[in-house]
Amino acid sequence: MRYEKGHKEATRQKIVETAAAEFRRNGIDGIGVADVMARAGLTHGGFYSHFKSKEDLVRAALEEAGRQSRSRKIAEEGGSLEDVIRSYLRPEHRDAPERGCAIAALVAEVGRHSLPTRKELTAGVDRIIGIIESRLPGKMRGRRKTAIGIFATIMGALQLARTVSDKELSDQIIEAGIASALTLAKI
Amino acid sequence: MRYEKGHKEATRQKIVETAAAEFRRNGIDGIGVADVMARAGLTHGGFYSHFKSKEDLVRAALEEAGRQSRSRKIAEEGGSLEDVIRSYLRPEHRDAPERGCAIAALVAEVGRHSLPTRKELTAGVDRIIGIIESRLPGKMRGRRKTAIGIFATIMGALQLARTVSDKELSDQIIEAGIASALTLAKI
DNA sequence: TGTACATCAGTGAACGCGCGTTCACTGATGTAC
DNA sequence: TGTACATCAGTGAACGCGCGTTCACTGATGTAC
Repeated sequence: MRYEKGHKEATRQKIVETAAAEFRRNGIDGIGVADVMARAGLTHGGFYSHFKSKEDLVRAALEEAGRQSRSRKIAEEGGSLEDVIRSYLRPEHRDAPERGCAIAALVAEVGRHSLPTRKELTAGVDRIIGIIESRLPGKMRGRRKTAIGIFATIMGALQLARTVSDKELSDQIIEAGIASALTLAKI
Repeated sequence: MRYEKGHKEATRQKIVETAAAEFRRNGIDGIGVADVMARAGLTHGGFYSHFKSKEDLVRAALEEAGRQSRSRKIAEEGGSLEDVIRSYLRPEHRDAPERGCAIAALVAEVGRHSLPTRKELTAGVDRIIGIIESRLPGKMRGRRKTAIGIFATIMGALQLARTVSDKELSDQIIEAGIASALTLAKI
């Protein structure tokens, strides 16, 4: 079957979006190329006409997750820093990693990947630090440093809240993360 | 060869210590049972006379990492909260995950493991929160909440500092993590 | 307008490899007689 | 005291399986004549 113009590009996009979700849900090592393709409604054989390797897909998926970033969306819509913090530490974000922050889901694992992959994640870190910094009071001293601290706090809290086996503790971590981030932001 | 009393227990301990280091360095999925055994100076065949499964070893390794915990050591020696924070965010801790905090290295991955494994990690989280809380000023309001926020901050910062591709940014993250944790502790 | 062929996104079998796990075996030493 | 046997921590071959990757093929459609 010969396909209409743009079909291949659309298929590639479907694969990237599927991978972005599956990697965040299962970890990069936790989902195979064949499974990603199947979940995108394809067979695995065609994979290498779209990507050089699984690692190539990982980079594209990280880029895609950055594009989807809810923090970015809130920032574009002129949301405040408190909006960003509270949205990041919503219970729904904790419970749906596949649609959430790729940095929180994959930092540790990406740390063991190649430099280009780590660069892709670093771009996301830079971006969110920038978003936070730009929403901190203009006269505050050490705004960038504070922005980094706030991101470390909410990202660390999200990860802990996800893994801890006790629901009550998990909720406490989310609340503590919000309170600490707001304290750092002097809100 | 028939071995002296306690030999098997000593071998088991060697395997657990090796695994605790290798899991933190490579991730749980990143190192196999055979490799752990080889690094402990053994062959893989004997593994299952010590452990029921790889997952069983993971739990023992998390327990061992908790026992090794430097934060715990500092606390036992009567160190202050500032000592704990500065020790946690030393550059040497960033650069040697195999001897460092198992929570920072493995939270996300353990989040996808069985409940007993997540419970083992949760015990470590509880312990370090307790250590931080007990070192916060007695009259402070919301000490536990603050303790949780401080741990989320330093753990998040450590992870980011490890993965980011830019050395300068990595150092900034470490400094920002220390500054933010100290701010939350009101030091 | 009708036919033969080129195109190319997607298919599915096959590859070598490493994984977690099992199992029959080894061989040095303690013990029974 | 000397010999035959039991013990058991550790060995290494083998298992089935899923992985990332390769490749010959399919078949619907656009194009050349």
